[in-house]
Amino acid sequence: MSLRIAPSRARDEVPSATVERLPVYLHALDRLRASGIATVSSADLAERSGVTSAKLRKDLSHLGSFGTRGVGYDVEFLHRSIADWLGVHEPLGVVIVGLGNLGHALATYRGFAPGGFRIVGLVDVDPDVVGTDVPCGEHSLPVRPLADLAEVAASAQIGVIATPGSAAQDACDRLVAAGITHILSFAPRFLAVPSGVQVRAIDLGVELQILAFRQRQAAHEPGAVSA
Amino acid sequence: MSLRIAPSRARDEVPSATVERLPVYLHALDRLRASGIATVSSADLAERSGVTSAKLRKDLSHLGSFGTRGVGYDVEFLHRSIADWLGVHEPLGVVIVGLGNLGHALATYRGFAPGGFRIVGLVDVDPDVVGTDVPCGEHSLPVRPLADLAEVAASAQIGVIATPGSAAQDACDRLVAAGITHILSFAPRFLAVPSGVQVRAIDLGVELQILAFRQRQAAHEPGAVSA
DNA sequence: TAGATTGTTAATCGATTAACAATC
DNA sequence: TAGATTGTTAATCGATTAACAATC
Repeated sequence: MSLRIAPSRARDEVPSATVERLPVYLHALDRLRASGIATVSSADLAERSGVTSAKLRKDLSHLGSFGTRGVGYDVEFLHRSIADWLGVHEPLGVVIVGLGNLGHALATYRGFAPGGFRIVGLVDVDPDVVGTDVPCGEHSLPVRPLADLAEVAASAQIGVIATPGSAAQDACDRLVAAGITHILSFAPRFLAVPSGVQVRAIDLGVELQILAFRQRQAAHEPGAVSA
Repeated sequence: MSLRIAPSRARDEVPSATVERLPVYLHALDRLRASGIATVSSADLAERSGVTSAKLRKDLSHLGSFGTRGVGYDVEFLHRSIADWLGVHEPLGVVIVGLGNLGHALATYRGFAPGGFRIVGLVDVDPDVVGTDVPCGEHSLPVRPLADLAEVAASAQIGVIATPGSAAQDACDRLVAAGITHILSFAPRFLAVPSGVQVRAIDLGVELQILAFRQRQAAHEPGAVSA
């Protein structure tokens, strides 16, 4: 088991639902590794990831074959295999637009470096914020004015929008103009972008509303469990 | 058109994929209403929501029939219909655990009130933070110590975890012990909960990693578009 | 060998899409 | 009536699940 070669498979063939779960498995493997656990079964890893073991095995089967029947998965090997497949090896540059509370939370978010990211720029419109230094993991970066966005974005591959909703579309347009094609948005608003640009939007209000619906539904159901 | 009655349908029958998109439509309708636009077609509303018109019409068809053939949807009526169906009328109480940057961002998030929420409590472990007042929309709330969580949670139906990952499971356990059954978690870690409790987890690192994969994939593709 | 667990198969389930009849 | 747009149908597509043969 000392010399194992991970079978490669075209990334295009892997279902997107599987791709979206791989980072979750990777994270769970991170923690197993930190605990010094060397081997894990699909049932155990699945439970730690919040999925069923069948789904986990099916997901992994799209990338290749990483386990040993009757034994399970070597934590180190599986971790490296998924990390390699995702391409975590060389970090992508991230620029954050908007440094209010949310932007600060994102900038100081631990766990970006292990995920294959490097924050390379911080931008805001507020003159009171521009110029201040924000700690980003090990290093620290100055907040630069919005006018410098194009310059800052030159060394970034991913843009993060953490502005108020009213400023989000403008921030988005500027990122796109600067050549950024992949954007993570926390603005409570749908962003219009040209084709070829991908936006992944997380709306806190929407997330809460989905949860709230389920809460109300559960509360009105006959077999509702009360504390 | 002055007296229209929305046909009701059992909430259980509606696909979960549809339920997750309804808040997005509601939000788009909010903005249309604010713009003074009275009527909208499925094609227009779909574009403003980032979906196809076929999907939008199919989604709405699960709730009932709200439009007029040849004309479109009455913005006011459709908004009210969806809001009623989701049950936005009487607000749910929200308690936020952890008031670092992320917790503050959530507490000051505008757009909770229109979504049918009322923040009823803020809790943190840090003695420096406990006792300070945090503005939540129109009112303002004091941060209370973790020991008071059970008391604070008594008037809440939803819990939000915005603590560091290391404290998340403990926060979760305490919320569950206090009778909270629906939790929104921003901790980078899978939370174990008893059955009957629902956790909706948003992991910033995971979201970024999914986006990063797509960026790397697009960059390596032959027909990649470069700015 | 006996027990355990993977990787894969085949069936089921749910979501999306395109097309169009109904109807304003 | 002619043009526009909904609500619904049926076909397609993708994801999940259960079961088990392969194999350590």
